[in-house]
Amino acid sequence: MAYTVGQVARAARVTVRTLHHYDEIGLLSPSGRTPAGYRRYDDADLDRLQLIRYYRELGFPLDEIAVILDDPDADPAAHLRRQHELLTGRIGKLQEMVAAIELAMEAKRMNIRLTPEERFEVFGDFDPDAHAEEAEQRWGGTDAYRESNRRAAGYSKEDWLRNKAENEEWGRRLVAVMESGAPADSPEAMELAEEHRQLISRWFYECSYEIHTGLADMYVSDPRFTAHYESIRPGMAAYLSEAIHANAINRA
Amino acid sequence: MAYTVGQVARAARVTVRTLHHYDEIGLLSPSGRTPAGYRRYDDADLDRLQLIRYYRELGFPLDEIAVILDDPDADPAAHLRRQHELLTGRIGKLQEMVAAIELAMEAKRMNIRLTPEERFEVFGDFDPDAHAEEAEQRWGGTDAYRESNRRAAGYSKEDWLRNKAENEEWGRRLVAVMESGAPADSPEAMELAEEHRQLISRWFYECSYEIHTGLADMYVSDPRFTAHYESIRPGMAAYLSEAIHANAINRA
DNA sequence: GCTTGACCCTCACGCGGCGGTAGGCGGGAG
DNA sequence: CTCCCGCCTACCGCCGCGTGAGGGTCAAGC
Repeated sequence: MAYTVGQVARAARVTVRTLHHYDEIGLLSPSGRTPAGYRRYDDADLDRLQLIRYYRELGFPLDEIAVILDDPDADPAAHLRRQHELLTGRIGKLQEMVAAIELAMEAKRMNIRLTPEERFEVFGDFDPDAHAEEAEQRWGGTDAYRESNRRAAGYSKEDWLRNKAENEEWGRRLVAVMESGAPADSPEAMELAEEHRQLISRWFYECSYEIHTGLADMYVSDPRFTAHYESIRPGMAAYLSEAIHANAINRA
Repeated sequence: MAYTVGQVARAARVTVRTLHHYDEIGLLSPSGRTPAGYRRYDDADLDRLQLIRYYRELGFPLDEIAVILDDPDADPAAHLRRQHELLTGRIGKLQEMVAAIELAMEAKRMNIRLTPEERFEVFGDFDPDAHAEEAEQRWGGTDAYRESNRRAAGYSKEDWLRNKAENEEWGRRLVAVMESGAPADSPEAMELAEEHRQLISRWFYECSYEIHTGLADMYVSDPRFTAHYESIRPGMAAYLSEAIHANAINRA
């Protein structure tokens, strides 16, 4: 099977110019030409183009792709395996970024201040000892900061106060349920978990059950959030986390 | 809190040059300068940089980011929500690409030929009627193609014949189990599902239980693969699929 | 056979997003 | 006072194409 540039371009969702460019730099030269000088691509060329496209999508520069593809020790199956690994790796990174965004949203919601390093942690590993130095400043729940946060979230002062009041009311009720001795998967506890979810949804961002359970895990795994709930009442972080999980399972 | 370019650059994992560039084009100008002309970034600048970094990671050009960030109707919480959506969208796309790679690997393994369009389907929606025209050619299981496929996979002729023999032997055994009347979640069927998985792992690529169940779904949902198994024995696609699922649950 | 329109060719310039470096000033530790 | 690191501005360069300009080709329809 032979194809023209245009056909290949349409199939592979690239422009003709891109194919010309790949030909110019020798990355993908068509296997032949017609008498008139038209490029003729065959199935093997398409194989190669498919691999090129995937490596490009994964961010490889063209010259590196050329090296990778022309490595005689790598059969095509190896490339597919490799791309599979790279893709799953990228998915993992994006999921970390999602988690980081959710953390940032929750931090805003709870008035927890993050250090500069913490905010960019997701973009790469970094020097661990740069962390501790301004640790005491991290909890800077000063009024000024709360105030700037309020404005940043786009709320009026009254809105913000109402939100705060609703939150505290909810907190008191959760403490009451805890002290009544009801287990975390009791209907009462689950109901308050559900209210917690709706509070977030109403004031900040649409909080699906999936996101909600993600937050629940964060409350017990991340000391910044654990401390927030523990300061309301000891054991609250774990209790709430369990209640949220129970609620999510129950409603799904 | 005020920071120098270097501090900001290290925290955000960008180069100083990048910050200079953002300043030059007015995307992120530090809130002040020292008497000596040193750039001084504050927390609000970091907020903005964090958003910039995320939008960049998502592929937005700098001028668009400027527009998005300077939109007065969007509070920071809205940006976080938006980025959350964009990220989950990207994860979805990458997962489709992973599925496409797995499909390509299975197609190779089974000597199923894909049309040019099918190979690039994952890169975007496209004209659906371009599909049917060379449908009959798709199943071109000619010896020449099998041969090229064998070489492409990097196997010697003997290896390839052994692989083929093992496959056929496995197929006969699965037919026997089916005809014995054993259900798809019987130990015998699950054992053959497990062998199927190990066959793939030994000859082609490390096939986890997760990938394996993905393949199982493909066998019943994708007509190209369904036809392959149905041609061995009617009902085999669904039977194998169920056995694979049962096996995965059982071993997990 | 001739026209028409879609498609192909080869230059060649331009642009976005920085990387890199040159040449020089500032600042704090010893 | 000096040393060295970090900051400044200015400018050139690279990659991966986009976007013409200017011109040949091919298949269909008249």
